[in-house]
Amino acid sequence: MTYYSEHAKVWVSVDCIIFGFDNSQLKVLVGRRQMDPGRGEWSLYGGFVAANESIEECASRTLFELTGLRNLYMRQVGAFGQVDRDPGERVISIAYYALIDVNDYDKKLMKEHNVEWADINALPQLYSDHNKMIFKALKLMRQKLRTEPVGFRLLPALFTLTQLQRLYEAVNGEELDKRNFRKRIKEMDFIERTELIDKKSSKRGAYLYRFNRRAYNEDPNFKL
Amino acid sequence: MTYYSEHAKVWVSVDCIIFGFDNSQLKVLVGRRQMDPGRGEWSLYGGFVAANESIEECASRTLFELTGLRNLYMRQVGAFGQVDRDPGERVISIAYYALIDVNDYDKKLMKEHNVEWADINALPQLYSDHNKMIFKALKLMRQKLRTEPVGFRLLPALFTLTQLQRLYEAVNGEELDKRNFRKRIKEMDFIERTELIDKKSSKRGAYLYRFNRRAYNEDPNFKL
DNA sequence: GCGGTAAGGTGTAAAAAACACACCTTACCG
DNA sequence: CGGTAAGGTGTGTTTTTTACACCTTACCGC
Repeated sequence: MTYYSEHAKVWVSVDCIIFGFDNSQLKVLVGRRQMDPGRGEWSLYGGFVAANESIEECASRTLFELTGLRNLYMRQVGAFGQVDRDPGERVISIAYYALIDVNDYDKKLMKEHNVEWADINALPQLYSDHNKMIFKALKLMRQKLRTEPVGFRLLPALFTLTQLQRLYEAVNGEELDKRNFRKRIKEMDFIERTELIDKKSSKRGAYLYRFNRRAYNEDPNFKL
Repeated sequence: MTYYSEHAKVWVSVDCIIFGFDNSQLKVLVGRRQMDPGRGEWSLYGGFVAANESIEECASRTLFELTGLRNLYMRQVGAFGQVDRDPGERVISIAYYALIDVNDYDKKLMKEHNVEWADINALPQLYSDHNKMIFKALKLMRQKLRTEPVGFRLLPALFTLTQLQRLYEAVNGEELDKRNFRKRIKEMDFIERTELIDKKSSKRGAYLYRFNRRAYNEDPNFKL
């Protein structure tokens, strides 16, 4: 054996902050913990890193288990490593956030895993340091949404400009001017207007837009 | 035993990206690895997380071991967890970056630990995924220096405006206009001119400036 | 069938921020 | 005492950001 063996090993887990957008509000998926310690407390969904998987793989796997979805947009938030953060044993946890379209998420699966959408502005107190994780994830996600076109991952493939504006308002916690917002959208050719009209949210109907990834890659300048 | 025991434990280490600024260039502290596997390869300085210490404590301790300095400015870069990232065993590593004033760092200690300053633009190939860690650290550090007054941690307590400008140029990899730069400095009252003159870098001599943390806290608007 | 209503859609002017740019000063050195 | 190398200073232009109001459309209920 080499010098490794002089050192302690610890459990490493992954916790997922899953953001969704519904009813003009930014949401996070939380559930009641089904095991001890902390059974019954509100908690993020997570899992342990196995010996033969990378932490990214563990995060993807955990997200798939929970949502049935693959290839979600996912980014690391960071490692949380206070000695006593987990009331049971010493566990270091790596947090990841993911963006999903709430419509992609099967309500049956939600029930099965006993999770629900919590408004980001009215979070309950969560198990361990999970509130801290969410705050850090939110900070990073905000920054990402300002500089990269990933907010679309929170919306259906076809969306109205009002939906997009409400999304950015919810994420940044401030109202935006409609005309200025739309002016900026017009400058980004990769946000394409389709000929389709959405009639759900208004009597008049609103054009549906679509994010064109190929066009974005050719001229990737996004700023909102 | 609880449900923890069904899962694998792994080694967790910390790797430190220590930034310094010297001779108008941004540097990183690297050394030759003194143990197997990878003995002799260029590497970041790191250490294993002990059972009774948090990952932050581990990072502080490791930084202190190497530099003899405490209370360095330090931020987490993230967790690196590919299964085969370490050629010996499965080790998950948390990277931290730190900012130090190169003058604070005792040359004797540097020799003892067999480390040296490498120019950020001419890094050798490093052990494992250490190059990736440095790139990510640099990205985060750049962002931090733009929005928070932490660049001073790379300079002596008293510095000239030219030094400060060279620092920002090195970090962002582009030249700045002297007059525009100084205009912005003047708007930040917490960057105070002292009556002291530095004569080392020019015949004429330049005023020495100082960062006033208290003044900053009263009116914290920094932008460079 | 028509007035009310609720969301969709559109342009311009003022203010602020960012950028480009050139010359004089100082003190050491040879 | 002229050369040199770094220090120091303001103004005008361009770009970006912000503020702001009215008409349209189609459904609904009377």
